[in-house]
Amino acid sequence: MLAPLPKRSDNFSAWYNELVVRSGLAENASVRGCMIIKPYGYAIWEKIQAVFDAAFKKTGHVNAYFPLFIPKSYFSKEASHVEGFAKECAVVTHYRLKTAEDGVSIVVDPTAKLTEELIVRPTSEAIIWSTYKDWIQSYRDLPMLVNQWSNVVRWEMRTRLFLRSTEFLWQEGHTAHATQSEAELEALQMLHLYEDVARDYLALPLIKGLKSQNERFAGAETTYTIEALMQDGKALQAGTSHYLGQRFAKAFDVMFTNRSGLREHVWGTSWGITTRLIGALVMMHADDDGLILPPKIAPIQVVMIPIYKTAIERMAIVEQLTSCQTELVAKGISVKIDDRDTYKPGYKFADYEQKGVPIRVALGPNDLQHQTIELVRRDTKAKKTIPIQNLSEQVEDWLEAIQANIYQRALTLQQQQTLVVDDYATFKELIANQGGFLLAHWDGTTATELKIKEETKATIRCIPLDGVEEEGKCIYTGNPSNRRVIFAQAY
RNA sequence: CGGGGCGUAGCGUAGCUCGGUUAUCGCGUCUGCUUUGGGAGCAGAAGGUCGCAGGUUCGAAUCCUGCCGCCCCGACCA
Repeated sequence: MLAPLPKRSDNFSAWYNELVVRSGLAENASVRGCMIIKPYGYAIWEKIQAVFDAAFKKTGHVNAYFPLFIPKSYFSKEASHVEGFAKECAVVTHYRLKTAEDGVSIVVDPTAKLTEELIVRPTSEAIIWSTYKDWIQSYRDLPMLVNQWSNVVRWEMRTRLFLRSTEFLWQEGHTAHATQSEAELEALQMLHLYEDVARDYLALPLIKGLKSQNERFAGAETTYTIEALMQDGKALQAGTSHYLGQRFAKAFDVMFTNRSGLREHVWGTSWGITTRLIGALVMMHADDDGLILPPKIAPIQVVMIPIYKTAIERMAIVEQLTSCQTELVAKGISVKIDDRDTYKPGYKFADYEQKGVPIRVALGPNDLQHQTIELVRRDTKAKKTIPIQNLSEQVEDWLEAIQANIYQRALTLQQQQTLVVDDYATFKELIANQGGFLLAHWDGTTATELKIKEETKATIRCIPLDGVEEEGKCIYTGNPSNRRVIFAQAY
């Protein structure tokens, strides 16, 4: 008998850590700060990749792959970019090992020192823009709409599975445009695309907004973000889109000849989502019994569990389930039959609940006799026994209902935890005791933002795009402000 | 890098203060039987360089020295 998970209300972070491991998403690697994404977790990532990749293709983007290593000299061309990442870069200094004098251990060969050190990419702007210099000559080469799916390394101090690890997987889009407005529109288009896909497939309600200057990506003119609010009241940045202006074009000398024959620097964007989204799925939807996956990205949408006493019963029941499976698969539904004889049904029920499979189907001797079948919804735990012939109709109906319900549930929670605050005492109290998105006036200065962060650990998550103009006074300084921003403690 | 803690079987641990037969217990694993509609029961078995190196001692998981690794708190961050 396995011990139950820690409860969210007792210890949210212990609940998260244990759930991620026990549901088979990932585990800590023996390499400090790195994670092993296990098959079930990776299957979710593949689904996420598939839906985003399709959306990128639809908007005209194409995939490519750039090197993991970036020569130090490339990296240092854009000053603020360097400053932003310098503290967390892994550096390759040598290219050979040799056997040590003891004849057993392996040491770095000091004679094999690289003449130019290589940075393991924390992001690829440097290598990509140095390439764009060669690819872009004329307005006919624009826009350049390239994406890559890759891994990056950022030497973090404190790590957590999916939320912050030394190495993580992501997608980074890098585009170049002939005009400023086209680049600005591209950054916004991708932000909207992120929100649409996250909402429609991952069932994540998100707030779109602008990052403050302080929270902006190093090297960007403007950083947009999609911010999610987790069940414990802390915010999670779920994706970003940057308008880069001509900063990288100037740093890497990327120019094109326009229709009038004049040479100009191009305008750029970059945008990304990461394996952190899997962490968001967990912290947004899961409950004390385990994961709850949105049907549209669940690797297994329906799990079927046979219940039997004898080998003869087992054969008949599995046969019936296999025919049900065939019927569902024909409708594009992913179905797993777990007919392992080494685990009992009760164990399997608990296990697939923990894994967040949207619908569980059970078939036993009684069902078989009456030609009925039992279904259980993961999100509501609702149980229903229906005639077998109605199975696919019921499953399709429920998959849709579950997708809608968990989005609605997450949205309601976000709305309940989004509060308008006008005085600093209340602000501090709310942040300390319940978290949430706090809509407050801010005087627009980095100094104020930093003071608030220091005193409350809350940061400006974003300046919401759909916010309204509204005269008010900064919650900290009392200075005039014309719109509310979102404060929260963040992951 | 500053402050605190911990290294004993795949995982979690007792023992260490006060040295003494074969290193404790639980989970997991394996075998057999009974079970199977909500995380099975019983019986048996396998599994250990007690983080590493040195020292003290008749004798070290336990005491001493050095080293290594990891975890927690702080600065950084998708």
